[in-house]
Order: sequence, then structure tokens, then C-alpha cells
Amino acid sequence: MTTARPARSPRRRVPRNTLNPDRILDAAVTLLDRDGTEAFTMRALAEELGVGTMAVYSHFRGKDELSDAVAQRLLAEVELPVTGVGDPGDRITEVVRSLYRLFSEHPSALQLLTSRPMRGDEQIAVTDQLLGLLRSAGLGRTEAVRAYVALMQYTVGAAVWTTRSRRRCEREEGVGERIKKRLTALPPDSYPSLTDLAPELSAVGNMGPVQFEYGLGRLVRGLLGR
Amino acid sequence: MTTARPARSPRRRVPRNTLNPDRILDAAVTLLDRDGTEAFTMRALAEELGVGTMAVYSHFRGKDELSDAVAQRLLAEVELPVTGVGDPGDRITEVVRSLYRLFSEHPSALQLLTSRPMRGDEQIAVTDQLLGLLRSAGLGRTEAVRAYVALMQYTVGAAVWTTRSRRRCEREEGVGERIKKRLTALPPDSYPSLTDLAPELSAVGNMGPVQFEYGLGRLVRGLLGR
DNA sequence: ACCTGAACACCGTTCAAGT
DNA sequence: ACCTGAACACCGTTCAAGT
Repeated sequence: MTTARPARSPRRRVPRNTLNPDRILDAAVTLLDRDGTEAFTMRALAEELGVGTMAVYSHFRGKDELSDAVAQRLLAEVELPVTGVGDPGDRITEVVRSLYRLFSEHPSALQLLTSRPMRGDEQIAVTDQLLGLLRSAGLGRTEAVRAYVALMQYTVGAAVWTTRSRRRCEREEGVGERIKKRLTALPPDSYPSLTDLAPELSAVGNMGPVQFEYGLGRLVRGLLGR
Repeated sequence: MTTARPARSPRRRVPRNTLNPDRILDAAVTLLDRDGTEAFTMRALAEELGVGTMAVYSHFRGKDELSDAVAQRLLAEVELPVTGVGDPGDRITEVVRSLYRLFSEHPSALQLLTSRPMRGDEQIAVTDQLLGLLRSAGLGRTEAVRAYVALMQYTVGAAVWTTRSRRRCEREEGVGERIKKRLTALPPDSYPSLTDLAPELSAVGNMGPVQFEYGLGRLVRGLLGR
């Protein structure tokens, strides 16, 4: 029959070989950045690509394998500073900062990267560089590993935190004002610091990078022991 | 007809008022701790409670409202040290540590707590206490707020990281050995630090609390500037 | 008021079929 | 080999109905 389907899309059979892993990954990243993790659906992805839902399965075993590949591709974007000179502390800060930038630019990458083990070459290169820098900053073997993990933990946490408060600011209007109102309405006897610092607290929402720099700087200082 | 259903459960109509918000929350936490976030389903929850799927909807508007309530209940478990004396740095460490413990004991709470804005009185009390301690440690108004956020970010990140690697250790056998093998197999010329520190790196998986203490100690030191 | 099942619009994925 | 639609077992939720 030629009766039109419920209008989903007037797509006819697409020429063969229009799809390949790269095109799929591009579309996946686009979809993820534009609509977020919960909209990252095999069906939505196929729609984005203008193909049938099952077409993607010819190139990836399933959503899990696809998600792994997306994480890989995003990690490959992290640019490592090649400059071999300079204060180790500064260079550490640089590498970690570029990781944080990745998470900020691709908020949904975060969930992908934190919800699955970090395999892959890109991750390996970053790790090796950081460990080397920490060692050359004078840390012992175990200490360097601990410091590396602490840096990763802080970065992931900062990114999760930032992403969440940014999402909130986008969704609701005038969040800062509302927070301030709620804080100043609290009983000062029970919550003296909270009411006192209401102005500073309500401003914290939209200062992701500044906040990250602050914490990272202090953490590096604490880790390197000066 | 009296033909048995496909055996889902031989449940008959349950007496009224067997359900209440508290019982539901208990079951939700149990389910979450036992089977994880992805198994936390309205249908599974109903099964756990021995009621029909829709029974829960008489007490919560939907899964979102229920999830909020679960997050609330878990936060209420955080015990705040009431001791009003002692080094501010130590007391800060104590509060943050108890937050981390909450996340460790209820891994799935983490996703709940990070995926939605922290509203609720429990969160407020923790925040006020930390801000007060940071101020009494000599930090300025803005600095105290920044330090508070940095501490939260580190805690969330550490919890996410720990949870993930623990899940991985549970799922797969002998992860440490496998990681070590993979690391020592890498070309030492390209990744000198990684291959050199293979023993320390492969041991990092199962030392959550120790690692957390290390990073937290250094972060606090950096934040308080000594 | 509280609990029920059927039904709806989603999801990932299997499978047999088209080209 | 690559792409297709139908179908299956899930999901959250609406709705009319039972008690």
C-alpha cells in the first residue's frame, strides 16, 4: 500500500553506505550536546541521521558499545600541553584544566565518562603525563598516584557540580535572586553563616571556571606541600 | 475469568492502608542499595512492596517526587559532629568525611543527589556548619564560600570515583591483576611513568577511604593556607 | 482514600526480510 | 554488507474502575 505512515518522517530507503561509524559518532555528540543524556536514544539518533532505527546496529553492537566510542572520541579532544618546561605545579594545573574544559563543553560526556571504566589510549596519555609531572614535583611513588587520583576526583566533582548548577540556571529564571531570598528568610539564630553569606552564596551559581581555578589552585598547593 | 495470570506474583488484593510514605521510602532505599540505580523502577518497587504498580502513586506524585524524598531521607542520616571545640581544620574534615560516608554506604544516593538540586533542611544544616567552620578558620566571606564549594566538589567527585571503581571490582574478578598486566605491557618509552608506577596504580582500586583521606587532608591544607 | 489492571507512549534490541 | 519494519520485553504514567 502507499498509505502514508503517521508522518514520523517522509523518509524513503536511503542509499547504501550513507552511514559509517564517524558519521554516527558526529551525530551522537551533536545530539548529546544539544539535547542532553536523557534524549540520547537510539531512535532519536537514527532520526538525527535520517535512517531507520536499526541502521546504527550495523556499525555498533548496541548502545553500550556506541557510548564507549563516543567517550573515546571526546577524550581525544583533550589537548595536552606539549611544552616540556615550566613549573610542574603550573603544568599540572594546565592539564587538569583542559580536562575540566572538555567536561564543560560536553556536559553529557561527563555522565558517559563517569558511568563506565576509562579505557582507551587518550586516557592513558593524560594519566602518564600527570604522573610524570607529579613525580618531577618531588612526590614519592605512592604519593604521586594518590595525588593523581585526588586531582581526577576533584575535576570530576567540579564538573558534575558545575553542570548541574548550570542546567538549573538555564531551566529556571533568576535562580540567584530566588536563592538569596530563601537564604535571607532563614532564621539567623539557627543558620548564622548561611544568612550572613547569602549574597556570596547566591552568586556562586554562575562562576564555574573561577570556582574551579580557586579549588584547583588550593588542591595543587596542598598536594605539592607548599 | 479465573484463569491465572502469567504467574507474575500470586498477589491478591492487599488490605487498605498497608502502604505509607515511610514504608515506600524504606523499600526504595533497600532496592537502591541492593540492586542499584538502574534497577530502581516503579514496577520493581511495587513488587518489593507486594502491591500493584500503581499503588505508589497514591503517596507520591511520580518517580521524580519519590526520588526527591529518598534523597531527603538519606541526607538526614548524615550525623553532624556536635562538639563545639577543636581545630577548625579537623572539624571540617569530620563533617566532610561523614558526607563521604553517606555516599559510600548508599552508592545510588549519589546519583540521586547529584542529578537534582539539593533542596531540603538537611543540606542546609550541613552547609551552615561548614561555612561557619571555614570562617572561624580565618577565611574571608567570598573565600569561605569558594572553599565550601571546593570541598563539596571534591567529595562528590571522590564518591563518584570510588563507587565506580568498586562496582567494577565487584563485577569483574581480579581487576588489580588485569590492570597491572595491561600497564606493564605498555611501551615504557611512550608511557614511562605509567609503566613505572604500575604496582601502585593497580592497588589504588580498593583503597577508597584511605585515598579520600589523603586528598581531603591536602585540600583542607591548601584551602586553609598552611 | 487507597489500591487495581488495562492501555498509551516511550525505550533497547532480536529477527526475518528486503536491496 | 547494509538498511528496513514488525515484534518483544521493558519503562513511567494516565485513566476508569473497584473497594
